[in-house]
Amino acid sequence: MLDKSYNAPEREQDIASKWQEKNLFACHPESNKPPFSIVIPPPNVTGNLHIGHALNYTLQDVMCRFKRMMGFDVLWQPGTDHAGIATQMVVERMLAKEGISRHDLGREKFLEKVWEWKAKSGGQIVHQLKRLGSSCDWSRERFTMDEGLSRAVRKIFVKMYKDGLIYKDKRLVNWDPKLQTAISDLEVVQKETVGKMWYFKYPVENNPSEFIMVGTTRPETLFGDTAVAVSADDERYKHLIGKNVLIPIINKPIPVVADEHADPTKGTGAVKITPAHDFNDFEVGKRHNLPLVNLLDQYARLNENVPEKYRGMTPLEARPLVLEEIQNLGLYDHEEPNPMTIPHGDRTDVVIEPWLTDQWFVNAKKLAVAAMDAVKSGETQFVPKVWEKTYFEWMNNIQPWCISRQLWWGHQVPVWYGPDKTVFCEETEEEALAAAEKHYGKKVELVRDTDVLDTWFSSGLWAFSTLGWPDETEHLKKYYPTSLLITGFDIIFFWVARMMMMSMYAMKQVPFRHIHLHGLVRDEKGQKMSKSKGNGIDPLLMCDKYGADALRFSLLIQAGSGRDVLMGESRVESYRNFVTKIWNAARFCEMNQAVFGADLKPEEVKQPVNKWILTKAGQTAKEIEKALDVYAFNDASNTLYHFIWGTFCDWYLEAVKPIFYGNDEAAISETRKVAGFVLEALLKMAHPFIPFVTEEIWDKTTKRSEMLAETKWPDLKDFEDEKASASFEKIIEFVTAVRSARVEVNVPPSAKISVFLKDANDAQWEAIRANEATLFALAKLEKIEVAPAGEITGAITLVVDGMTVLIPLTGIIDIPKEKERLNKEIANLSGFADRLKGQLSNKAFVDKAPAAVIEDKRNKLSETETALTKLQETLSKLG
RNA sequence: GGACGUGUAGCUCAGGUGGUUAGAGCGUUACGUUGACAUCGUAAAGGUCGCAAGUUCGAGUCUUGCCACGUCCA
Repeated sequence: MLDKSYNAPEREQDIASKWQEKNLFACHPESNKPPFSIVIPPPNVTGNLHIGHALNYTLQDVMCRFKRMMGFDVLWQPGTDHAGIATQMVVERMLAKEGISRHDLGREKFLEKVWEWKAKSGGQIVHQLKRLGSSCDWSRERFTMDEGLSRAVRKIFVKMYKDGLIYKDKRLVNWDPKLQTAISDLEVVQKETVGKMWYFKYPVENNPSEFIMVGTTRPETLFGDTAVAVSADDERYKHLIGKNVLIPIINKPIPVVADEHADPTKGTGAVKITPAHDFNDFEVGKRHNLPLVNLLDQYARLNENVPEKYRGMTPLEARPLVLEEIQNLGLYDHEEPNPMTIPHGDRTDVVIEPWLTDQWFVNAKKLAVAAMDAVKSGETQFVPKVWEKTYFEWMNNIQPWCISRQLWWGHQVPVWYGPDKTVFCEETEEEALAAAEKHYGKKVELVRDTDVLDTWFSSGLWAFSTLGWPDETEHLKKYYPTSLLITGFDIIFFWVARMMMMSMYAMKQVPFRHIHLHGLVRDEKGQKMSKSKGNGIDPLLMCDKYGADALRFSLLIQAGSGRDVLMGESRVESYRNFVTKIWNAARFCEMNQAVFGADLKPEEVKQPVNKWILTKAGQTAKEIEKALDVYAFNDASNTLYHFIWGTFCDWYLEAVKPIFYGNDEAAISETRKVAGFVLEALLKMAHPFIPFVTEEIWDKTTKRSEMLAETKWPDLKDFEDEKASASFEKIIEFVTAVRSARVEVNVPPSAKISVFLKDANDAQWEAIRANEATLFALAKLEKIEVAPAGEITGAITLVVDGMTVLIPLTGIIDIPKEKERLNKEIANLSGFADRLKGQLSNKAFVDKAPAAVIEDKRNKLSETETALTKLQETLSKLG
């Protein structure tokens, strides 16, 4: 027997462990079921479950549970990623508390500490995922630093290097001076601020009376200038092109060059060129073969290439002093406020410096070709499709991908250098030594490159490295390419695009067939959640308070077509009520001895209400299937919600009460069977969305060998009876009309009333008699009879399905009020009728509109006119 | 500056291929409930579908322009 109430947070842990014990979510590569596979977007090993994860994993869980019920062999591949920078920062912070830096320990000892940390406190998120009910194949959990996945990284790196797709280059990179590592373009956040533009003069060499005025936002970089650029057809400067100007303070001569980068309409039309400290200037420098003067050290402090007094200062410290010196030289002109963007590290939030170093790059432009083709040909489809544009846009403008990081935690670049710096790129040290021996003709000592790879490099291989690649495993054969990837659009460049490139390169195949991108979770007001605003919602707290089912459903019902999801505690609370509603519905069924696990036959079903609910249930199942086919989680959830609350609880259970409380034994026994049968179908349909409460009810209602999670999705097509269903819909219409009228004329809710029908046909009478008990109970009636001949005084009149329904309320009815009600109704209907008449008398409409539309309008008109006549007749009798 | 998206009830959102008097949830209001459920029921009120033109017999739906907001990229 089900308890009086359901305590979700308390029960959910138990249910989850039962699934675990039965190992229900393991994949079965040996089975002949068709595969359905999803790899989880691996969360950071340092991470904690936030509401965005909760959305992402819930969507995946719905698909996995649904597909399992649809008869697929499902693999939901879980795991975490090693998050190079984040993890290193966590461990460094921990060590800092003991006053130790990683340099005190050295690389090897430091890495031991990281692994220790990982064993002790890493991967919390995996436990939190289970709390949500995620049905991953936990036995296959992977970590990007696992030996197998690391081998995949080395193999790809070597292959790409040998194919010329990975190369080392001295270029400007985004340098994070706090972490002292390069980062990729995508890890840089541009922040808008209003800075200043300073204008000062560069005197022309050998002609101190003439000068060029330039504007700059970074005056302190003038020590690194190697040219001043002007537009080729700028009359102001044309004669100076090819001549030299002198850098203020250091009086170093630099050439004036003509370059399109100088825009004659902006500022003075002349710009200083500092190729080692600005990405645009770097390009200008390349075009004119300018020298590169690096002014910064790895801490982003000014180095030996600036005058002594400035050395060791940060650019911001040096700036006012440089300006002052320029002013003293009489070369300073003026300043202007200047809106600009300043690059910051997404992890560290410090200002990022363009800095000239040796780094490893991937030639992304080449890889992008196949990655784009795969989407163009439809081998991989974005859902919703709009994201394709974003994907193509980025792919078309893709830059070399800087993959090296000056960190210790991560996959160390598989490159060794010989004594003369010859590069040996091999998967293992042994192979590198062998290659070196062959190269030099003798054994030599090699030094390994100290850099590690961008975490996204290994994440890019995730779709196949987790399946065992480079080995040809049975999992790889069965589950690759994966069926679906579900992720947020915010990592489309970081991850999705790179997985596409890596897979097309390594596997010559797409990593996934469909990619569904969902929105962001925001707060109730639609604002982005952030720590500083304090408007975040902790999913685990919600689970503890309202249950994971409630949290899941409140996310799902909003998860439509890439739309953002708004979250507030009150939403979770209201879907907790939904969960409770289901619980109570099940209790009601149980109390009325609903039969569970019965083998119901369509021919056993005689009662109209039972035929109706079975038809509805079947339609609901199909609608949910259709919605999930296109990842319309909101539509699927909405359909389910309305079926359960609106259809099953509000109408069906109320309609069968009089049957249960009556004495028609055949009807009672049939209804017990149907109620149990439909409840079970309902539990199955709801299970992918709210797995806990459904499993609990399933478990408590009967002892069965099968858990709900392993049952089949309901197929009710044999029970569908459109005609019987439509007939019962009329009964619902009847009830609604009477209820509405009762409230309008203030009949007390408990008062039972009689109803007389005029001009009901045989079929209508038959339906009414067959559902009399239901009508009596739901509309609070005591009898329904043929209207007696002659007048009925003091009755209100309704028109339902073409029948005139008279409710005599002598003494109760307020005549003026009833007249008002009738007039309102008549005004409504005649307005509608006029509209229809207008359309039908319009020749253009009748000539051009499709016949079906015209026919439909004619029918509507005739129905409306019938109702009008009846109401008017009543009105006139009221005097 | 470029690209994409959004604008429908107080709030959050549905409204394939144009065809009834535009829907739901929450909220609001009124009434109700000792036999599944106050974690409830019944009913009601509430919208000139951002603005303006156009196409069409017919526009929330298609086209163009404008306005407002959002996101990404520079």
